[in-house]
Amino acid sequence: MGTEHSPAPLAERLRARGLRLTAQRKQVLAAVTSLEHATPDAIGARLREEAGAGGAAPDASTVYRNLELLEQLGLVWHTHLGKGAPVYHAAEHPHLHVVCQSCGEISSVAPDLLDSAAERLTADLGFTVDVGHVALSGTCRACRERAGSEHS
Amino acid sequence: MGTEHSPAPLAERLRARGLRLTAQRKQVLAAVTSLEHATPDAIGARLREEAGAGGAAPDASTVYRNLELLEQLGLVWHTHLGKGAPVYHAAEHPHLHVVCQSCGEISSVAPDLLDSAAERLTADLGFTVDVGHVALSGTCRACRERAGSEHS
DNA sequence: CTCGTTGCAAAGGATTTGCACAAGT
DNA sequence: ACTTGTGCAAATCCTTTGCAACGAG
Repeated sequence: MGTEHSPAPLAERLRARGLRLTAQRKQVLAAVTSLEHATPDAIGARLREEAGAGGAAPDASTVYRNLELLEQLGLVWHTHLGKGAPVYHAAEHPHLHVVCQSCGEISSVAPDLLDSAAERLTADLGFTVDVGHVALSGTCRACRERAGSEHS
Repeated sequence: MGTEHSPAPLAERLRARGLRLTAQRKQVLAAVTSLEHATPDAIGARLREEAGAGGAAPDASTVYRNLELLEQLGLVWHTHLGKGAPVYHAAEHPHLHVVCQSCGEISSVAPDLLDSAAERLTADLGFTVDVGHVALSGTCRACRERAGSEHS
């Protein structure tokens, strides 16, 4: 891995707004980046692990506040995969999510999957689809086969 | 179109499972059908209105339980449009939802919008998309123009 | 120093669950 | 009668908010 993508856009964007670069903000962004599809809760848990025994992990409220901030800064995105838990992912390269209703398995798919649909919506309704936020529900192959073989 | 779709599939499907046809179940189904994109809360509110003064409306927990049941029976579907509020609609004819992040406006779109995407997912991943549950987020024309004309 | 940030604790809203009583078949 | 369904209240879960102390610039 040679040339890296994002040296420190976080610091820049924060300064541009007169906001401050804190350890917690770096930690939250790092956690979102490493965990692929993380809920705020999962992010908190991860930070707790990293902090280890004596270390102090950011409070849940701080995680929420910073996720919202990072999203405003355009560094992370969130999607609602289903009930109860939005998942966050780094905004680096857009991709959309496919979720299996049965097993909860999440797959990432290239955003061009919806290109034609997006164009049609723009043409018909003037509606711009936000690909990063899209989640498609359905049934994955494994669950489909499982359901087929089960009876009663 | 002469032949009708649903005379009383509710009663049939319930009996087929040895379940009971209650006033509350009819009420909830009726509310979901008449309100287009209703949250459980909105459904409860509607039932309360219909009940009027002395009338007793179903309890919130009953609404939740019956929405889940009706969904299992295949009579209603729900979608997560964003945070905190799944919306239910009658399962009669499938359609997908498009939601504006700015104004919250919900539009219904013909399901064939995603036909090509669905085919591709099936071919690539063996994943079956559930069109009734799909919600696309984005920005509607009105909000897009409004955002464009505003500055600072 | 000054003002944005964090941690803590309490408030809030949305769902779910246990149980005794009421109701459908 | 027998068994499922409902209402009520308590329990959860997820997220937000108020406030005093803390720390970045």
